[in-house]
Amino acid sequence: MNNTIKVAIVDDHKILTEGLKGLVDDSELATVVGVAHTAADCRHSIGFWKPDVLLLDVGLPDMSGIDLCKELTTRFPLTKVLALTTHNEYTVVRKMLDNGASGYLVKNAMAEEVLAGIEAVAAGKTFLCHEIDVLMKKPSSKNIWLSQRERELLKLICEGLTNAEIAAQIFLSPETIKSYRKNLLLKLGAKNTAVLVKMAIEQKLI
Amino acid sequence: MNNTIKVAIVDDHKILTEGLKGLVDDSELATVVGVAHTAADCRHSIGFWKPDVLLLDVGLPDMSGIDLCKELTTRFPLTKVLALTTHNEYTVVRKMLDNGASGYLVKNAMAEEVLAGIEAVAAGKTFLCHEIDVLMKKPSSKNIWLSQRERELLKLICEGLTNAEIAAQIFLSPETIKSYRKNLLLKLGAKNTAVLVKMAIEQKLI
DNA sequence: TTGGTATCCCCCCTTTAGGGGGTATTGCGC
DNA sequence: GCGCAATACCCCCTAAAGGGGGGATACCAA
Repeated sequence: MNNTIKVAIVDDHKILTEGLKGLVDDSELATVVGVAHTAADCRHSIGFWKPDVLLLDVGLPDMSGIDLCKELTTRFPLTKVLALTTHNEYTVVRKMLDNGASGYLVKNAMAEEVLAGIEAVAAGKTFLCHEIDVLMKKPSSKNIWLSQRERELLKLICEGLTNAEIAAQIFLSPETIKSYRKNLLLKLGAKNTAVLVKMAIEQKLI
Repeated sequence: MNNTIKVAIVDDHKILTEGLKGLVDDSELATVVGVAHTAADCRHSIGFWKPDVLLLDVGLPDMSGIDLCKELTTRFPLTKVLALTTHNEYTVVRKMLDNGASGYLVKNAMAEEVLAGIEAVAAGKTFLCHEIDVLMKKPSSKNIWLSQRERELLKLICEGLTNAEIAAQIFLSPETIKSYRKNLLLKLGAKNTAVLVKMAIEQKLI
């Protein structure tokens, strides 16, 4: 039957891929045509698998799932990517969708949601599991969207560089760095650098 | 047969529990007598399950797996806890073992390691999967061990409180807070507060 | 054209943090 | 008894961050 959806799974959590594989194969809906535990494995094999749907973990060991997603959806536009993740950070979801993912599941989603997601993205729709859907509609998290430069500075601040050091590194005036820093505190509503770093890491803004 | 080991699983990742359950049940070694997705569920049911081995996720939604581990190993000393986690942070492993866990697995462990772990802890041994074993033997991470007070201060620093504010809150002299802060920077080898906060979060020192 | 946003730069000033010293008590283990 | 770690406290000084202003360019969209 050509009727079943071909699914490939990319996730470094081997137990989870076992579970997923069983879940998918036991359904009437789809069959698993391949499993990879690293981005490199996925790159090598996806051409042979030619899956309709790729279940892709965001937190791969060898490269960012976000970047891999972009690459794969460009190279294989017929394959729909359904992203999988443990955490539910607004910016991560946003980036995955911007990079061509068709859907998003958190790993503690129910089995039915996984199958529903596979079916939906295979049909060309976008699919967000309930938890992510709620997250994306929450206005509070939406406003945190930093420009390229701001993210760059935030990263350097998190690494503990002082204004002078940052200025030297990216060839800008220390006064400019000060301005950016003040702006970041304002934008994120952070009281000081400590909170700024905390927010940057916890909300994965860098 | 009384020969098979009774296993219970506590993890909020439903797909993973499915995978684990399949894995365990398919083996000759053990059978799954119960699955819970929250600490509350586990508390209610574990008395009925009476498992020999409890596969316990550290990152539960409703309470810390670390605290739950302590509680369960006290209440049910015959049940051996085999901890499961996504990340491999030295301090988390340390705390789990201190709180009575008999073994520790990372979630991307291979299936064989899971079964080996179950068998080992059921036999009263301690078991660390390869990755964790390596981690615990690495001398670099060992030295980071903070006192109660230091952790308390670190937490407040991460929340963005100034020395004066911290002093007011825990009724100490601002000068004392300064000393502790300097000491934390020294101990963790952090250049400034930004790095301190980053390390505290990434290494789950708080 | 006007408004918005991203980029970059400068002044003032105060508060906080960081680097360097130091002291003292308590309680634990050897 | 001695060493040692944890706790709590103090002074001096400099470096860095934070709070308040201000301004400039450029580009894009309404």
